[in-house]
Amino acid sequence: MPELTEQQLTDQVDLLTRGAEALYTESELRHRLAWAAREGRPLRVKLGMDPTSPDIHVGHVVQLRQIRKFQDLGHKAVLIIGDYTARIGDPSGVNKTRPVLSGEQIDANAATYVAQLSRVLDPSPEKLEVRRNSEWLSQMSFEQVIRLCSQMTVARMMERDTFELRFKDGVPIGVHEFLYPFMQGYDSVCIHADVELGGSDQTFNNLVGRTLQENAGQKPQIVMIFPLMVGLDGVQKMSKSKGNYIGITDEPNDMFGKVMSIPDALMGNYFELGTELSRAEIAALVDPAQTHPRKAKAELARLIVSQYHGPASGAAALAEFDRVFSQGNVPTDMPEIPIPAGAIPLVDLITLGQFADSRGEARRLIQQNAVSLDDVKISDIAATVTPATGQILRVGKRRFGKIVVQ
RNA sequence: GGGAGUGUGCCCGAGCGGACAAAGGGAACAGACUGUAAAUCUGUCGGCAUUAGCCUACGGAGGUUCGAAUCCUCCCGCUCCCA
Repeated sequence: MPELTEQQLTDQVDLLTRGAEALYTESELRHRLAWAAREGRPLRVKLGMDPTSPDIHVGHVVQLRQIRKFQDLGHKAVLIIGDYTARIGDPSGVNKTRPVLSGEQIDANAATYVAQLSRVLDPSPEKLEVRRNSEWLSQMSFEQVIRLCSQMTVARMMERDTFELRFKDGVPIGVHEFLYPFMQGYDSVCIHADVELGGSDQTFNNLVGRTLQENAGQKPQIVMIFPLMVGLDGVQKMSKSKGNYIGITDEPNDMFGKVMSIPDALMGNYFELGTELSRAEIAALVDPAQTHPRKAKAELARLIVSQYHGPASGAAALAEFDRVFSQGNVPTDMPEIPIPAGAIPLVDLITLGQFADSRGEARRLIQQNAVSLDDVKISDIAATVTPATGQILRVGKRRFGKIVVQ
């Protein structure tokens, strides 16, 4: 890497920090970039992932996209699978002690991570390093842990509002949860992170990394904080545990439908964080005077689907959506329901198709006028039908199944 | 170690001997209305049963009672105060 001119440095800083909510600190980033270029040494950009559930959602992508920019400038992403950290459970979430994952599970999850991340990041070995924090954390002696803990005070810990709030509300806080920021920060020390990106809920943890690195005689990592994406419900942050997310491996039609179901007020946020459109383009789209909201949202959905599945899939999902929901046609693809030949009570047909967990629920659905077979509504809970292969069972607005007689 | 509380359905939370499958809210599902929006309105929301009804369930195990989520005993978990 050749030395950078002042202008190039400014451009890079600008590019890399676009969309960041906070930056600690800009001048450090500038100097670190210049130093990397001078020494011909790529920066190490840290990215931590919780291995307990393997879905990466579009909220993560806000940061991933920035990391990709680092990669494209010649730097290296370091993915840390927090297999050891996962034993504690993130204090920012609900208070639950998580199960210890087996080595195989972690391997499997790690593999899917890399596969999923490849949709955004450059997965080539010189650009992406994958580590587990059990590598170093499981080797630590108790004495080392004590020394680590001595670098922070209880008052400092209690600054985290997740702790403060829980304490005030009488929600239990395990002492071990205080170790969480240490583990995360110590990861930065062990991998010699130059930069760490995180969501705004990770600010504290990321800054602890700076403290620990400094105490260990390293240059503290530059911390870039990105806004969190709001979940589909329009209220809570997008997260795996809340189930209000769009996974980057979701099927195109699912993904499209999920985007369409968000409240209008959320479109701006999604355009900004979920797409690469410019501010001006977004402004035109979210202004109801210029663009009909429904059209704007469809465009948003198309863009998001295209990002992960390609433009053709984006267009196809749009067309399918119109077909099924605007025109009321049946979808092109739907799950098959294998059934035995002969007459069958309708309630059993519904449970076979897994549209209801119990026969009682199936009965209720029928009573609520939600069930139809080949477009014919059936509202008699005692109905018995003799379906043929190819007939279509529909439950509610969006659940369809094609009958296959065995 | 001493004391005071508390544990309810997916979540929050009321109930404190019968009228309790358990108020209310949230989530979810269905219907209406729509732009499959959101908001709103209506309904459903443990299981089996066509109804009657039966079974399972209020931290766990026993007990008192015709009858217990509600009272008693022990155990377990959690919170707070004092040490």
